[in-house]
Amino acid sequence: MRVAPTVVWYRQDLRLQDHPALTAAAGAGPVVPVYIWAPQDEGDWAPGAASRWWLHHSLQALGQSLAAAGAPLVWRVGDPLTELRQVAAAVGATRVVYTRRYEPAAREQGRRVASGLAAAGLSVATYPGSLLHEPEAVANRSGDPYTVFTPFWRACGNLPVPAAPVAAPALQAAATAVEGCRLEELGLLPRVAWTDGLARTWEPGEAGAARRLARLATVLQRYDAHRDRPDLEGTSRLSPHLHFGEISPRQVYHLALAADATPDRQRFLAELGWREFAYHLLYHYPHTAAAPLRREFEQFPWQPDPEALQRWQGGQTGYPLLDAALRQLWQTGWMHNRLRMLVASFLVKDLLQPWQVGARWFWDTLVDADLACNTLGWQWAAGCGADAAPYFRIFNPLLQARKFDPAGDFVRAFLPELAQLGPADIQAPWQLDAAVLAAAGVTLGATYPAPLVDHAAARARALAAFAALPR
DNA sequence: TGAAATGTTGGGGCG
DNA sequence: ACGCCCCAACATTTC
Repeated sequence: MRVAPTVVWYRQDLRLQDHPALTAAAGAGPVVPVYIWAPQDEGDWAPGAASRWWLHHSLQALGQSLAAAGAPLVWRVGDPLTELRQVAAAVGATRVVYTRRYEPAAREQGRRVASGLAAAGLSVATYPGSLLHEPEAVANRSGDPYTVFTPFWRACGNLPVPAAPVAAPALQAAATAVEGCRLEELGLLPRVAWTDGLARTWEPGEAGAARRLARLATVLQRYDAHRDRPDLEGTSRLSPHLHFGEISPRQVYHLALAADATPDRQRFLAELGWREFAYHLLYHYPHTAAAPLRREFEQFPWQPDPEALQRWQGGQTGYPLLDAALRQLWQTGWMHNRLRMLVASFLVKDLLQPWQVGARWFWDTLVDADLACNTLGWQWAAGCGADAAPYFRIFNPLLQARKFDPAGDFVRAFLPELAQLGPADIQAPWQLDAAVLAAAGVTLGATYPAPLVDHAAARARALAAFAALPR
């Protein structure tokens, strides 16, 4: 007797290796992998333009891998419950499996789909795979979620070590093929071709993720020294691959564990910990994607200023390191994490713009846009989140620039209009003599802007605004 | 995963 | 030789 196939509903787990749901399905018989484009289910957080570009190429890669493995991927657009029921009926499947997601809208989607499938007489099983630890698995002594990173990560260390990753399973196709659509019909690619910079920088898909992962041992050797240096390739750059599930955190974790037990390794593992912490927080405090965790910040006297926001978005603040960072984001869909902290601090504190508008800009422009990580990052920068930077921690863009881009190489790479300035000059063109500027072909206010705000004055203004908050 | 203001210390120039 | 001052370097506190 022929075994009925299992439908594998792909979501943010676009891989074959270390995929518990796929492995379980393949162990039981034929599999029918399905991806359904359903932005209407993402609440206010449908994937932004850069994420959609990535998703298109990642789905293309996944489709090729699954086809080569013998179980072609079916792409569809619509309501996941409707599509899954239809696919299951068409292939004679009685079972649907998928990897859990943890964002509020995704959990709601999962609940709705699972109960709808069950009501239709299908069996449903969900699997982990996108986190090292399930958000419910970590709680403090009184059973509450953690709101401070260090004890959270220590508690994770007391849990069983995440299991070693498993290889891609052998796949068997269903006897009956089922209709899908063409990838292009998902409409993920922009109409205007602006994605060249993304394509030059990234290789979406599981193979590209594996190539990045292969660099990890090298990165770890100098992680402590280079991780904060945007002018060096000091970080793993795995974030978009992790976001789309092209690799699992278990794979990264176990590969890092295979390296020497150094402070560098511990520091890198803690970065995985911050990702876990972000999911833990969004899971337990689902309102925080839109509203501050610390409610007193709802009264904060932001001063919305569309023009200032636009200059920040366009990388025209007049602070070279910030502008280089914002243009790196626009051109490559990614920004170094230290620079994310700096531009966020500047937008929220120097410019007094609400953190939500910065979070939204990142959401649209980052290829690694991840609701949990983005929310944590912005609330941290604004001082209104869990374990956040205290309100008085205001980065000085010039000091940070001298410290972390000492030769100005990063600025030079993204601000061609300042490229002729030397290491001592390039971070602060507003301080230079006219002759030095002229020699480098720079005209402040014309070829490059004067500072949008004076940092010292802006800092004082921010401190005053925060001090006036009722606490 | 800050920066600035303020305080302390100690070497060295100088009368 | 000694006290005085300056100030860099470092530490502490304050925002």
